[in-house]
Amino acid sequence: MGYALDSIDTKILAMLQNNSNRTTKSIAEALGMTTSPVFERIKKLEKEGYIKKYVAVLDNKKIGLKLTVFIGITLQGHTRSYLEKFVKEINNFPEIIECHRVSGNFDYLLKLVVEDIEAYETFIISKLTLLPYLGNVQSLITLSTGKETNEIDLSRI
Amino acid sequence: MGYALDSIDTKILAMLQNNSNRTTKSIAEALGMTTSPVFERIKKLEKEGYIKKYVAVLDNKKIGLKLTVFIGITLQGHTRSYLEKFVKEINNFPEIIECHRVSGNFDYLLKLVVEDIEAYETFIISKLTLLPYLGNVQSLITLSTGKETNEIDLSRI
DNA sequence: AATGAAAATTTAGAACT
DNA sequence: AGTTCTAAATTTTCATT
Repeated sequence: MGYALDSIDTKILAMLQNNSNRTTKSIAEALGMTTSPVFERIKKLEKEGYIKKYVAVLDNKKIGLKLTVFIGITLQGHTRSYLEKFVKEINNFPEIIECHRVSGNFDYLLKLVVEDIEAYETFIISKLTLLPYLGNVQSLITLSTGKETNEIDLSRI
Repeated sequence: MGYALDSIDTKILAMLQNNSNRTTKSIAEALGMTTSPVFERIKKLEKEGYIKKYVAVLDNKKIGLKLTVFIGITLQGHTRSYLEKFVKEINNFPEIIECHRVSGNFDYLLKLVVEDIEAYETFIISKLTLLPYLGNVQSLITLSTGKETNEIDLSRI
């Protein structure tokens, strides 16, 4: 990998993962360091790809996208070219925010975010079911969400 | 709601969702505005809760967490107090990054991120299966991920 | 609500230990 | 790797329109 994380790097990642607008100065103070080395470490973590990007997390419900649905899918064909095509098609649907190839009772697990149950129905009918080789499709409609984060507990690494 | 988004707000959200380190100045230029009103709009979007937080997105694999697993769970009891207790327990497990109550073939869908298949096995045996009233547990192990984002296509709102 | 300018703060980098 | 110091850039506030 060319670069191993030490405990300072890990602490910096933990802080930025929780609040990326925190200033380098504030992070440095929390670590008992000056800003320059902290700044350089952050740049290194970005350059090496430990930090992929910085994003604003929006409140989907406030924006009008009130429904999250997970969809388990099995395909009838499993040729490599078809799987690739399937993933490509799925990527073009703006409703889909995650697409995982999985082992278990499905081939793929999708996560999508839409306005409401009607928009979900429209997606299924006018987009998803038009894909060829589709086998079983099983939807899990989110009723409520107890936890939903991207933040990894770094104390365990 | 007290505050309706106009097209400028939506564009600002779209930009910050993609890169929250983009400067107010750069956003203002893209919109043909000066920094002040853009700055004030961003503060308003934060205050009103449209923007929940700003985070660094890490590369889980590089950090050593190479496995993502989805777990569908049914419970044997469904009293309100038990459901609440279940969610509370689940929230204490650092491996779990998402916990959704769903309708369909499961009661809950969990998403967890762990080091490897061994850590997953350990989680199941020494944490998950110790919870009472657990019914069916079905794991979907991620083989590869075609798409995984938090970014919502705002052109449709 | 937006403009333009000033003040406060942060970033980014050079020189040095 | 870290510290200190400094210049440049950005953020933030505010008087004005």
